[in-house]
Amino acid sequence: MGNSTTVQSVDRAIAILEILARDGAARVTDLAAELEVHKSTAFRLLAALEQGGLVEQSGERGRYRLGFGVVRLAGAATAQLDLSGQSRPVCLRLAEEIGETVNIAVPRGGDTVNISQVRGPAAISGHNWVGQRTPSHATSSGKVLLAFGALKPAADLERYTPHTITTPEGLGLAEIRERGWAATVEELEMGLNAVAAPVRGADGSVVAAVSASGPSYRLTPERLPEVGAALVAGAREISRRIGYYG
Amino acid sequence: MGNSTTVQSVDRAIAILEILARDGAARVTDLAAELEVHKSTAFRLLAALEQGGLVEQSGERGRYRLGFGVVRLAGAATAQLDLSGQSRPVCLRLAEEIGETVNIAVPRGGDTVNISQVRGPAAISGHNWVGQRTPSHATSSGKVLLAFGALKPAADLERYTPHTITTPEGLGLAEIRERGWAATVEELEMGLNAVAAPVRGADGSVVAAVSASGPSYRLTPERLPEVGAALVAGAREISRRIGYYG
DNA sequence: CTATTGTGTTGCGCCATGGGCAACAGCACG
DNA sequence: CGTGCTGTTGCCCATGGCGCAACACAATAG
Repeated sequence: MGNSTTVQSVDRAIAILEILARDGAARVTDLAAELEVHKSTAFRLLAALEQGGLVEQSGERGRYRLGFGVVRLAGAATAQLDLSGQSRPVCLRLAEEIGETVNIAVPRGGDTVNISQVRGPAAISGHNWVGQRTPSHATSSGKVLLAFGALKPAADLERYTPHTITTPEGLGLAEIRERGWAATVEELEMGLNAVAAPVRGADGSVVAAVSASGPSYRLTPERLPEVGAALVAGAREISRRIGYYG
Repeated sequence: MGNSTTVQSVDRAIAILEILARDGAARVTDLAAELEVHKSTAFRLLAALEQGGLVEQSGERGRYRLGFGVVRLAGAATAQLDLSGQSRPVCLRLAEEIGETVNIAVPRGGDTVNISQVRGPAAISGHNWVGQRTPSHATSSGKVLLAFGALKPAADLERYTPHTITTPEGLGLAEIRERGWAATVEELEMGLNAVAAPVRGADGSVVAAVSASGPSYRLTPERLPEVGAALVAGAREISRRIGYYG
């Protein structure tokens, strides 16, 4: 390992992807020559990339091109940027209006993952949730995603606090659907409350949740309906921005 | 190295990309835990991916997401599939009609790269050009791309045969533009002749060439105009298929 | 404000895996 | 058919990937 913090074989694999993007297709020996490595090294790097779906053989033996895996990755990258970007102005306004931290969360496997956050103006603020997976049954965003069919409940609902709801029936998913928003009251962490509302994609399905979270002494149970209503309005606007016109 | 022909560190790098595609963003320690590697290993893999543009830091320290590089790679992958796929039926017909091998070539750097090929029906046929870079001044496709502004001539035009044209003036680019097709007569290889016509993209610029090549005893200078006309018609149809309506 | 804790980053040295060699398989061409 | 080129595989060694440990940075609690 030289001065720079990198991994040579990964660098080489990326160089292969770039060559294929430039040239459309290439053979093992072409790539070996351009990378100045032995052909068996080039072959093995290609095999790894092929197994990962990032390259594929283009019909003829030994001729490789970029694979569908890169298209899939790009799809994920752009979808994320789209939702994150389009929701940003709405979240900024909601954080100001509600006075608490506002997050966007999406379903990922059985969990709920926060993809963006705007901190509220208060000095005492929740910690950073971006990129973190949270248990769906114990978060307001997760409950929304469960109630509106974007997620299925796990078989085993783990307890985090004495208030955590650990039975599917106790989650009240039908009531959430009827009401249009969900809340958690010290179910994930003691002293933490949250409210969330559903964001819909172009086809009308719920694809994300917008939530507000804060300390329970500020985000009291009495405030939940008013915050819920603000989030429902915000969620409607975000839905419109990403293509839902229902 | 175990039974399978792969590279562990590249596999891990790809796994990181998949996790980021799934989750939107992740921290070093999250990735290290999921991959079951040390955090310094995860950090180095991320550093390599970041240097290659495939991941980027999502604003907050230590939080990574997929980078624009994957979008760029996907763009290259889909553009190639599009042109290659859309031109396929036309090339099949041309190969039958002309009786020679038909190629599609695109500009790449200063060279001309063949991206697809349909062999002619003859027993004696040219070799496989797909994925190979060819010198633009010595190939019919390259001359077309030069004449119609998709490529700039290299400073030094290398000689391959006694017939190779080694001066820019000798290429006759103005005549090619006027005529609508280009030809080479034993300029790349002794015994090899070729004809090419320009393919236009949606914006009207020449983005590729469609060519027919064969042995000089079959693809004689007398045949060149007739073959040129067939290729011009074929190129027009391919252009339409990929969005050019001029 | 300080102390603590958790996470990101860097340097070092060990050893496992990446890489080159060589052989073999596959393919195209004369 | 033989030849030459390219793709693929097995082996072994040395180098580059990895984990450890220390340090830097940031957030949080008291």
